[in-house]
Amino acid sequence: MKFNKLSPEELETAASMLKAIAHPLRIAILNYLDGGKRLTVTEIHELLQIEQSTTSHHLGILKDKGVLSSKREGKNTYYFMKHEKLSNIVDCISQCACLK
Amino acid sequence: MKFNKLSPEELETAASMLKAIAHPLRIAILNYLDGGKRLTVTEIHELLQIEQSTTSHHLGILKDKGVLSSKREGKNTYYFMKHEKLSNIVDCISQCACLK
DNA sequence: ATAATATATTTATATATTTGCATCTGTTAA
DNA sequence: TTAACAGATGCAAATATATAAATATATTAT
Repeated sequence: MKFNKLSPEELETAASMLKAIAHPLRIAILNYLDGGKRLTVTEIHELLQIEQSTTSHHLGILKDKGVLSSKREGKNTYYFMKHEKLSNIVDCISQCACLK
Repeated sequence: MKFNKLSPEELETAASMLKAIAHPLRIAILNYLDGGKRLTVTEIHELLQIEQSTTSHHLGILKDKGVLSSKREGKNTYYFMKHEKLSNIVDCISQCACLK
């Protein structure tokens, strides 16, 4: 199945999902969440050594654009990939980036 | 092979390639160039019904970030995908966009 | 109820992107 | 050499994005 004829709306959706991913910190976040892993905001903020508010902001973007889902459990909120498929994009672009 | 530990430079490279792709018109362009197709600036500008300068600008971004290559032949300049692999990203994101 | 912890939101500033117009360069044909 | 065509580039205005500090909300423990 090919997707040569995306509607303008679908192009917008595709672009907005990709744009959500297309940021160094957000790619790093997705790398950590690869393989179905679940991490809290604090864990990610500590792993990446970035501000808590910045972390939350980036996670919010990824969730808003349909890349991540989240689930609150007590005081923590766990984030994880919404579609297994999307790891493809991260893997593919990571390979391309390494080849450079 | 996994890519969990991209260096900051590799993350930047990956992000900048993805950012290059992450635009509705540029995804539309990539859809037209899928499967190794080659198109001129004018052909793309007519297919998408956008300004010549806008077309050239977007093609320049895709080329600059390593997504497309170009080859001049007489008066025309043909653009085409630099890595077959990258169609994956477009296909994958297109599928995800359609699912919405 | 209050304090402590985890996360989200608001706000402001800085920076980057998009677009079209006008212009410039390179190539071919007359 | 000049005209016509194809493409690229410089510029400016509008819009979008990134970051961090401060603040707000939600949950749990005391």
